[in-house]
Amino acid sequence: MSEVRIAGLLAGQVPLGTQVAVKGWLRTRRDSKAGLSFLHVSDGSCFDPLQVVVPDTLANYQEEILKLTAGCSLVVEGRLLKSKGSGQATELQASSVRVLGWVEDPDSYPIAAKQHSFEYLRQVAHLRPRTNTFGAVARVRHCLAAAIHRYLDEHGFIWIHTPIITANDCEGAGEMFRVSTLDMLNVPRAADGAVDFSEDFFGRGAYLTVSGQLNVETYCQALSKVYTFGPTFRAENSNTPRHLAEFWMIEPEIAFADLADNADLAEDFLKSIFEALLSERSDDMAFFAKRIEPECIKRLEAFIESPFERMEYADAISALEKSGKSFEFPVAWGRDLQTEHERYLTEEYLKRPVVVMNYPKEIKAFYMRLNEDGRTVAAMDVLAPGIGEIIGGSQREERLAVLDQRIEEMGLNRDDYWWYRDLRRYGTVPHAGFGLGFERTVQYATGMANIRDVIPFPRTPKNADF
RNA sequence: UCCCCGAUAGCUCAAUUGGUAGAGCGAGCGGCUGUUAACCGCUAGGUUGCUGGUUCGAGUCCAGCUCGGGGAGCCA
Repeated sequence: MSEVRIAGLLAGQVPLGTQVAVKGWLRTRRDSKAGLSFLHVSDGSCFDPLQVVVPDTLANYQEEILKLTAGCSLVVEGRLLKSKGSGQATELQASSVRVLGWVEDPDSYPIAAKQHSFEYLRQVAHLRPRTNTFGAVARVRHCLAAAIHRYLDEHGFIWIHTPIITANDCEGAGEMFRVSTLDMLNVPRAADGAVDFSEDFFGRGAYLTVSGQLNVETYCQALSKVYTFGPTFRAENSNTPRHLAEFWMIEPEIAFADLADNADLAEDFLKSIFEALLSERSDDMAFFAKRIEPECIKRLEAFIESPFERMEYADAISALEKSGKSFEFPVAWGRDLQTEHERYLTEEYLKRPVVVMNYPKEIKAFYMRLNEDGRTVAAMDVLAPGIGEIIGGSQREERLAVLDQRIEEMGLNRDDYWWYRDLRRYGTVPHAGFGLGFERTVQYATGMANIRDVIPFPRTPKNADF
C-alpha cells in the first residue's frame, strides 16, 4: 500500500482503484441514513480536503466514526474512486479509519466548523493553521519564499547569512531591540552612573538587526550579486495593519550597477515571484479571490503584464500639486511622500505600481548616492496599489569623499563606519540594492488586510504570545 | 505615540428613556438525506473584560485600567 499526500491524490497522481493510506485532520463530518458518513480530511498539502466515504459496516462506525468532530486526527486506508457526488472528482472509499487523537470537549474546541474573525483567531494562533485561510497563507508564504530563492539563484545571486545580532547602534533605521545578558536588577555602572556595557556579553552594547544591508554590501564587493533573506527587528511602537516588530526582509545587492539597473531588477524580480505564485498555488489564490479579496488574482496578472511606471520624485510632487486634491499633509518639494500621497499616485493617478526615484537628500539615508544636482540622491521606492511602499532601495554612495561628507552632514560618527568606508578605499565600484518586506509581499498577493495574519506568530507592541 | 471605535454564551452579534439577558452558528440528542456553508426538531450553555463610582435598581451612565480594531506617524 502506498502512502501519499492529499495534494497528489487530488491531482490525479495516483490511478483510480489504488489502495492508499491518508493521514490528516478531520474538517467536517456528514452522516447519511443510506448507511455511510462523509468525512472531509485535510493534511495541509493543498487547499481542498479529501472526501472520505465511510460505510457503516466498519467495526468502529457506531462507537467512533459517528462521534468524530472537527480537529480529530485520523489514518484512513481505502481505495481511491471516482466520486458519485458532485462536489469533487475523486474520493476515498474507506476500508479502515483509525482515530489517532480525539478532540476533548468539542463544544469548546476553538476552531469550530464555522467562520471565525481574524481577531479571534490571533488569540488561538497555535490552532489557526487548521483553518482554510491560514493554511492557504502558509502555503502561499512558502511558495513566495521558495520562488524568491529560486529567482535569485537562477540569476547568479549568492545568499549571504548576515548577522541577527549587531553591535552597530548606528544603522539608522529606527529603534532597536537591545540584546543583553546583564542582570537588569543590578546593572554594572560606570563612574558617571551610565550603564557599563563593557561588562555585557559582547563587551559593548548589542542589538537585533534592523537591516542586513551594510553587512551584505561587503559580500557584494566580492561576489557581485548577493542577497539577504532573514528576520529583521524594529522596536518602533507601530500599531498598524502593515507593521510588525519582527518581520522578514529580502535585500538584494548588485555590484557594477546603478539606480536604473536596480529598478529593473526590482520589477523583473517581483513579476517573476508573482508569476510563480499564480501558477503553483492556483488553488489557494482562487480561495483568496473568492473569500478575501476578489481582485487579488486580476491585480497580480495586471502587475505581471504591465510595465512599472518610473517617475522622478520631482514629477510625483508636480502630479500631486496638480491633482486638485486637498491632502491632509502639504505637498512640497523636500517633503517626504505621505501615505495619502502614495495612495493617490498608485491608486488614482496611475492605477498601477510605480517606481519613484531621486529623492531630496535631506529625507533619505546617508549611504544613498548623491546625484549630479547635489540636492537629490539615487533613491527609489516601489509603490503598489493597496499596500503602499513595498520596496525601498537606492544606488549606494561609492565615492569615499562624498560618503564622508554625507556622514558628517547627518551628524554621524565616521569611525563607527570604518569597515563600511574601507569598501570605498579598496576597489570601490558603483552598486545598488533594495529591501523588500516579505510580509507586505504576501499581503499584496493575497489581499489579507492585516500583516498579523500573514506571519505565523506576529510580534507587535504588547504582544509576543505563543 | 496621537485620534476615533469596541469588549455580552465556545464563536458572530442583539438587548427601547437605566427595570430581572436573546438570536444565529457551533456543541449534545433525535429525525431526514450520496452528503458537501446540508436541512428539520429538541436540549444545554452567561459573575455582560477588570476595578471603583452614581442609582431603589447598571449590559446600559461616570472615572481609571487592560486588551482588541480602524486611521495617522515611523517604515518594510
